[in-house]
Parts: sequence; structure tokens; C-alpha cells
Amino acid sequence: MAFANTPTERELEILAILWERGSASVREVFDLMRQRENIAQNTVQTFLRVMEEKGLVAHETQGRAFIYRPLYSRQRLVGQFVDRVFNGAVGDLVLQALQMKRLSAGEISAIEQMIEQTRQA
Amino acid sequence: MAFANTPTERELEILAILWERGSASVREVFDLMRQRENIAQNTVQTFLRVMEEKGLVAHETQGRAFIYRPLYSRQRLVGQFVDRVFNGAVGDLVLQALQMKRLSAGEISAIEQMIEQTRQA
DNA sequence: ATTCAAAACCTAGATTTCTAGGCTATCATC
DNA sequence: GATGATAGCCTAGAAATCTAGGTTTTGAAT
Repeated sequence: MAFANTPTERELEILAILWERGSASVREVFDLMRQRENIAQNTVQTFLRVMEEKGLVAHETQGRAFIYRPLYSRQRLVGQFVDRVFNGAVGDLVLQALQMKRLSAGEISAIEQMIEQTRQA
Repeated sequence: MAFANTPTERELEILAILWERGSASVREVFDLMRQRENIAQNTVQTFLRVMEEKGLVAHETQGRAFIYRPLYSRQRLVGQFVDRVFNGAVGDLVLQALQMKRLSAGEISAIEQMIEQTRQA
């Protein structure tokens, strides 16, 4: 996606893993990715290094290993997605999502609660 | 994004225009794009031709001009977005979107109505 | 201290995406 | 039927993205 610092396809895949887990070592990211596709650990490592240069992630060391965490948030990605796909109209995105009919009763309740809160503000 | 036939960045930009207008000639797409960036009409034309090969758009002629319309839907894109970013959890996407607090009262009402319908099914 | 394993760094090359120049076809007007 | 304007086609090359091999570093075990 063409904004400044927008993650590429592969970067997004890695970010998704970090969002899910909060943080992870190169090894952990690699192990998850290899389950779905053919990829070398070095490739993952290189991506994380470059992503850090770009400011998408940060790391701290734990023993010899680097533990990465995301700096770029899901929220931000959703914002950019809305801007480019729905011209900024969040409501349209929500409507479109609701039409997908993939929601459980529990999810619907959570959404209703959230709307209640939104209405206050 | 890395699914089969997922539009690239540039393709997405063009699709967004077609979604907005329903359909458009090469010239119209070009005129809209040039307002924001530096691009040649030939580039737009080439993209549309390739996108047609990929099945993302279709065209019919009107006089000498080709009028393109999208075949790949917003709905489908949102579906792929949810899958890769929220691991398929539509509810999480909606929650995240609602937290952005960019909604008007009218939009909120529309969403509530939509939820009512969703609840029925 | 040597050997081994695990991790990171550096680098070049493959692949995909993007870009637009030059060419041809079509139609309207003179 | 020549001229000009508008449109689409073909093509090659530039730029960005992705990939992973070879090397080096570090720490643990013998």
C-alpha cells in the first residue's frame, strides 16, 4: 500500500504474527511461517532487520536471540485501508464487514456494546 | 496482498476509482489519478489492460473508448483483509474500526440497523 | 582451547511490479 | 485523401520487493 512506511505484503504477514503474539523471536516467526509456506529462516531474519530500519518493529535481546515487537499497529493499518478503499468512510467499511455474515452472537453483542460507547462520545 | 489474484497497490488505486464511479473510461481514470500524482495515460491504460487479463476488470467499447468496470469487489478485498490481518475475525475488524471514532450519528444509525438485520439471520 | 550449534550480518541476484515511449488504428474535418 | 486528434497495443527497461547463500559472532559443551 502506497503511503509512507506502509508495510509490504511480506512485512504484513510478519506483522500479523507479532500482533497475534505481542512479540516473538526470529525463530518463532520462522516456525509459524514455515508451516504454511517454503521460506528460509534467513529470509525472515532479513525482513525483521529491514523492518526495524523502517521503524515497523523494534527488538530487544534475550540471551543471544532478538525478540521483536510491532511498532506499527493494526489500528494504523485499518486506518490506511479505510482511506484508500473507502475513501475514509469508516461506516462503509463496517457495513461491508457486517454484510459478510461471519459473526457469532457473542461478537454481535460486543459490537453493540462498542457502539453504545461510541454513541456517548 | 498475497492471495491468488489479489490486486497490487496500483491496481487497488484504480479499482477504488471504479468502485466509486461504477465504471469509467481510461481517460476518466487517468484524469482522476493525475490530480494526485504524476502519471502517464499510457501507464493507466496498460494497467487496465493487464487487469483485464487477470480478471480484475472487464470493458465494453463506447465509440472508440473502452469503458471499464470492476469485476473484483470491495467485499472480496475486505474478506481477504480480514483473513490476513485479523485471522478471519470480522468482529475484531469491526471493533477496531469503531474505535477509530470517525463516525457520524447517521453512520452509527445505519450500522445499528445493519446489526439488527444480521441478528435476524 | 576446540568443536559444535544457534543466531545475526552482509550481500547479490531473482522476481514482481510499475512506468511510459513509440507505434498503429480509427474517426472527423478540411 | 491528407491532417490532426484521440485511443489502444506492444515492448523494454526501471524500481521495488523478496529471497536465501556464505560468513561471522557468540556461547555452551567436551
